[in-house]
Amino acid sequence: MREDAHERENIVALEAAAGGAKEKLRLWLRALTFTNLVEGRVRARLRDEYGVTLPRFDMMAALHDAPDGLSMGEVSRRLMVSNGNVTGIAERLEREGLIVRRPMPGDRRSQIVRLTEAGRAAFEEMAVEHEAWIAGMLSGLSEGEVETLHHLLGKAKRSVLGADEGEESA
Amino acid sequence: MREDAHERENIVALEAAAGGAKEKLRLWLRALTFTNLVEGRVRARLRDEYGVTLPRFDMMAALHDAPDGLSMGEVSRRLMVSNGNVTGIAERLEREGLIVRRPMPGDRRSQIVRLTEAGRAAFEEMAVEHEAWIAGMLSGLSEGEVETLHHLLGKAKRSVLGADEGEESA
DNA sequence: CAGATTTGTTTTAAACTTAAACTACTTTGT
DNA sequence: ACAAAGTAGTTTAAGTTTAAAACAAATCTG
Repeated sequence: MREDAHERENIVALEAAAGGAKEKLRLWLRALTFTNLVEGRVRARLRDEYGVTLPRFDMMAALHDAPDGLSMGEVSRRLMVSNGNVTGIAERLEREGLIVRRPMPGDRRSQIVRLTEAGRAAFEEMAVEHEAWIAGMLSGLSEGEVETLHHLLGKAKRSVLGADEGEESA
Repeated sequence: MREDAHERENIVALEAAAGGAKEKLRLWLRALTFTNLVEGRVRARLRDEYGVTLPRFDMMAALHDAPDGLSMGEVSRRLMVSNGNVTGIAERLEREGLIVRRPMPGDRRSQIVRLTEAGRAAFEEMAVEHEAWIAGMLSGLSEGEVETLHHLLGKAKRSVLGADEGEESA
């Protein structure tokens, strides 16, 4: 009977965990479709109008937010991509004169990456356009809908991050 | 004065178009963060537990929905990736015995891609887990929140698709 | 202070991705 | 029938991406 109780608990737990699983899966697939759609359009316009790839734009955006520069690792964390990836993108951006890498004083393992003046100017020009593209694509949403989506996606993000912790002990 | 009227119209149009542009940009960045987060976790688990990459899983999912098989082009459209990309993924899946490609009767340019029995079994096993991962990650959302997000993302997607058309005449 | 561990970055190998060029086939318009 | 245009798929070149391994420098520990 101890066994039975356990089994019943497990079934209940499974069903609770599965609550709306199908709907959550559909939500996920739709979110993926949406971001792929927007990302594809942004990528195409960056290429066509500025001859820039999206990863380079993203890295420049991260650096623009940090006028004093960032370490390679910090760029990697902000863009949520691997370290090695950042190395490659930084090399190409440096080759094009848009960023510079210089040794970090006090830690010879580390490098500080910064936008050059040319990089800053190029980014700021693109950023204005980029914001307009996004606003144009989302023009079918009211300000309230934008706010609701922003809020719920924040909650969803926290749910994903929180789900990891519950995992550890499992 | 004709000039003045035009200029005023343009300013109004610009401001209207820019309505909430910053908020829309923030929304977009948050959506991107969210999907990258989930995608990274799904990718890692598919790799660790099944030794499968996400693109391969996605292609198998598309084929599982179509028991009679799909043309390469139809797979490309459903996954929203390029033709050449599908060629590469299909080659690797075929090498692993998970799919087969056979000539389309009646059109010798075309090929029909189908899951093998092994591919179907492998996918179905993964699909159950996959759904549970997603549901687990989104367990912090109520059913109502899931419904609202699903609805608003649908609207956002239609907004992006619709924005193209308004563009044509510009 | 020497050895072990950790941290920051690069390198490597394999896969994925796209756009563009190309091949082969089919459809269309004369 | 036949040339032109279109469609299906592959190939190619360049770049992006990841995970894993290699490395170097800094930090910790006994």
